[in-house]
Amino acid sequence: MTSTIVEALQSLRGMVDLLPEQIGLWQHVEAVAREQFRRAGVQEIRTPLLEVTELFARGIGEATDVVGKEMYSFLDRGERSCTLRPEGTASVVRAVIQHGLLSQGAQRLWYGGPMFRYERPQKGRQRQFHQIGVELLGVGDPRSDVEAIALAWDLLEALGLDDLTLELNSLGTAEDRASYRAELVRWLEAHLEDLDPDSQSRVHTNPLRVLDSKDAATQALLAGAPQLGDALGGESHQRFSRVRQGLEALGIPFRLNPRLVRGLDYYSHTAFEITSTHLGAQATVCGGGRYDGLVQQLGGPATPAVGWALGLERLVLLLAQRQTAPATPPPPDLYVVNRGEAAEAWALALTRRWRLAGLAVELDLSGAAFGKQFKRADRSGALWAAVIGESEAAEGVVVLKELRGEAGDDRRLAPEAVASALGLATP
RNA sequence: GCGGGCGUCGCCAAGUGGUUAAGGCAGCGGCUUGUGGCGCCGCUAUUCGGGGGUUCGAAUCCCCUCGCUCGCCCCA
Repeated sequence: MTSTIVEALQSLRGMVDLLPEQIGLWQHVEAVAREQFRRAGVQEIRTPLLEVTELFARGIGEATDVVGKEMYSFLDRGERSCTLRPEGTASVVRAVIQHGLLSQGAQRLWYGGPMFRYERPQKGRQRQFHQIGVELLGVGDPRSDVEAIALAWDLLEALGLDDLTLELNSLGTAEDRASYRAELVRWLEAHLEDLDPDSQSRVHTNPLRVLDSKDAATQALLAGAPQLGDALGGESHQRFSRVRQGLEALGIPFRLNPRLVRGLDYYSHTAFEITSTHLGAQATVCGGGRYDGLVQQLGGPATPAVGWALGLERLVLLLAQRQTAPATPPPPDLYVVNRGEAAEAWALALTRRWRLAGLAVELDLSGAAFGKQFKRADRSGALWAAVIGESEAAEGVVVLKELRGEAGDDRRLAPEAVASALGLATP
């Protein structure tokens, strides 16, 4: 035993441990998602956590906050600029291009895992966080927008979340957006003095965001501003209405939000967010949309695509609030109480044998008095205890004891008979 | 990056300048070296996130720092 004279180390800020008691909920979410994707013919892809910085700069956009000030970037030993992925789409698209997957037709992919963004942590926002995302590449039909949204909606519903809101908007084509942006900037510049300071600073950095201002006076003023919807070309308009019709046909409720703007540059046409009112400031559980230009922008063939990503921390937060999932790990089938030199050695061997036979077995390694071991056996939640003491070891038998209910009759059994005895007793 | 709140044992928590830092839960040990779920007894913070300062004296006051948290921003 050494006394603790050194200071204990802590995890980095915004980096969170997931402890055994919470992991059940995560595994539940993952299992439900996997099943949904299996049914939908969406296949898993795993890409590296680390990518060349340029991938994100080019894919997400130099000017975005994510790229501009939130990335974990560093030079590796070969002086290459590397970045811990802040999102999944760019990596998936890179992998798809790199391996020529699109030459084999449309790709239906999902991914999951940690993402990294250097932000100030708060509720529902960490520096390492986890996403599950879907990317449908190679299909431009508005039905694919609808299918992608349905996939997200149904997954959340399968998890028991029914009071979420789907917000929908169309950003049009890149050209639609560029001309609207120019028009909006002109208008904002003309009204610059009347805007709140926050919005003023955004006029040139992120003008579309001004539309989302929380300042009441700015909002009132904005009533007279040009609308993104009016700037959409005829084709974009038609596309958007087909997406809306598709959602209506599926009975998926949505709310049009003309101010919904995605923060990553690659989005076009359909943009959506699924939000909750129970998450505080970070209300978005799932966000996504169409990104028809990205594949080409990253050096691949012109390819239409839609996708979304879902924030697992926020999702788990919601599930925990509703106590939807129990999440406690299952108890062992059998708890092995053992004491005495020969008995302890034999108990270890038997434990291994029973595990190979398919039982979940917990072996008491304390060497403590039988009374203590029985207390632990009870607390383990096991239905049965196998008792192995000196006399059992000598005779080559174990005592099988029922832990639940009244003191049942203990049975002395050969070790080989234990698995089937439990099998019979456990329906 | 900017604001507000908070930080006493693994968890919950009393204590707000006076010297042994309550209590509960959990854990460990004993009553009981071989039979449990109960009970009883005992142990578990030389120390109050960390560092510095003020003071005869600090968990309690001041400064710095780290972390958590809520909001802004941003996003999932």
